[in-house]
Amino acid sequence: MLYAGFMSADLPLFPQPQEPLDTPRLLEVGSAPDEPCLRADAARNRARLLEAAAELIAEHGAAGVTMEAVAAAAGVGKGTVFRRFGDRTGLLTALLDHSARKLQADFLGGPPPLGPGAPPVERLHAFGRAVLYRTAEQLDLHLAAQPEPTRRFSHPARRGLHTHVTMLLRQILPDADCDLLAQTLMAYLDPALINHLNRQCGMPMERLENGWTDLVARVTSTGT
Amino acid sequence: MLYAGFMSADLPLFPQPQEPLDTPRLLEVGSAPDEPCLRADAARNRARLLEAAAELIAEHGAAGVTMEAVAAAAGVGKGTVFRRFGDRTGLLTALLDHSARKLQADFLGGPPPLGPGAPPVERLHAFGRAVLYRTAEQLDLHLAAQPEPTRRFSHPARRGLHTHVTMLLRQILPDADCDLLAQTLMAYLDPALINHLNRQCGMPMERLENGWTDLVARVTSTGT
DNA sequence: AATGAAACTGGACCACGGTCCGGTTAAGGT
DNA sequence: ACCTTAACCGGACCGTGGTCCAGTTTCATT
Repeated sequence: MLYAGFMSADLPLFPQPQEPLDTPRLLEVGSAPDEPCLRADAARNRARLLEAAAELIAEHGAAGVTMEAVAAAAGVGKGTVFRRFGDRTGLLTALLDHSARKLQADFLGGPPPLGPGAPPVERLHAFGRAVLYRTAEQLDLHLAAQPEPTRRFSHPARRGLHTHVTMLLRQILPDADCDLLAQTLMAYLDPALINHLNRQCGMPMERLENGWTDLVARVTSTGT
Repeated sequence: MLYAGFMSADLPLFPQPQEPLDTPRLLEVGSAPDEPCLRADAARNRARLLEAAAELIAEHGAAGVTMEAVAAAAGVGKGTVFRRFGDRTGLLTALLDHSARKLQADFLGGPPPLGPGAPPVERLHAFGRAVLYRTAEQLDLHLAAQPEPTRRFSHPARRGLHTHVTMLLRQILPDADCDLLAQTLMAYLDPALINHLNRQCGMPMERLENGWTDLVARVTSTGT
């Protein structure tokens, strides 16, 4: 089972005076498996919920699982689920949080070529490959976790990736609008696009990988 | 008011033996304002619905309009709305159909540089500008009309644009994987991205336009 | 004009995401 | 051990998108 176990990435921010759980601070390196001092019962329920969700998803697919079912399977009330995870995408995102953090740790402090040490272009290539395959592995979940259009780009995890790509680009193309170029590169790694190309159109992953390589080459080629 | 008046782009495809309305054949040039011989009452209701929807959207914003409200405002039952337009995004898409067809006509048969006659790179530049501004004009509607991730790229209108970009690219880069490159270019024009950059991040449209120009230049630069 | 069948209609109905709030419980101070 | 309080809990409740189907309307045929 592929579930997160514990760790953060919930986002309540409700009409209450609270601030009990961390908003996903994806960008900070301190990889402490935080768990922002949730009350004991709350933490226990959180774990139960994630476990139940993972189980149900493995059984019925990410799309065919209702929040109520998760609550029931975890033996808690529906309200508890929403209090903890905010909404459906919050729960799904929490399930992905583990691998998200791992990826982030890898390209932030891991060994080259993904981590620091390799030349920026190499890191960019490695980054795309990594995201591509990681996403493909958990495609259903990624698709189901995709929030509505208005929030898609505000999502902290996505912002984290985007920031990283931007910084790499800046080292390669100091004079370009790296923010926009990074958006373009990130767009190529959109789960929905991967799904369309790989599953709906039947393109093999190797072709997508080559596509990324080619794209990076074109984008980073200085116009000389 | 910005409504479509009549014309096609509905998609029922239900458990019935029917095939009464056209699936949006966006790619055919014959710009006949078809209306695929709907029954008289059906056609009337369709027009009423579109009009009512446009009105309500102008009043409450695209996001704050329920299907039931549209039905009520048009003086028909809820079932009728869904039979005609399939689902919420179907209705919203139908509202955009008019300008979608106009755009398509422009780049398919209009005057250069958008239409045929100009060199492919020029057409590509013009295409991006056109889509960019057209999308920005009706951003709310475009956002609300965006279907769930699984269908985003299967959507006929999007496929039409993608095909066109692919063909232009092929004229410029006969040896590249133009299909994938076209996806990348199209991704830059995603309404959700435009919304994020322009509205949420406050980038002026000129910057996005320059971004497009730059992107096209980089992507189409032969590596010599 | 009458008729039959296909197409359409409307609103009751359902499922699911999300909210609310009275009651409960854990945690820290005394 | 007890008290206070803020956080948490559960499940009743609501609105909305989408489905269903018995009844009605249109239109082609005769």
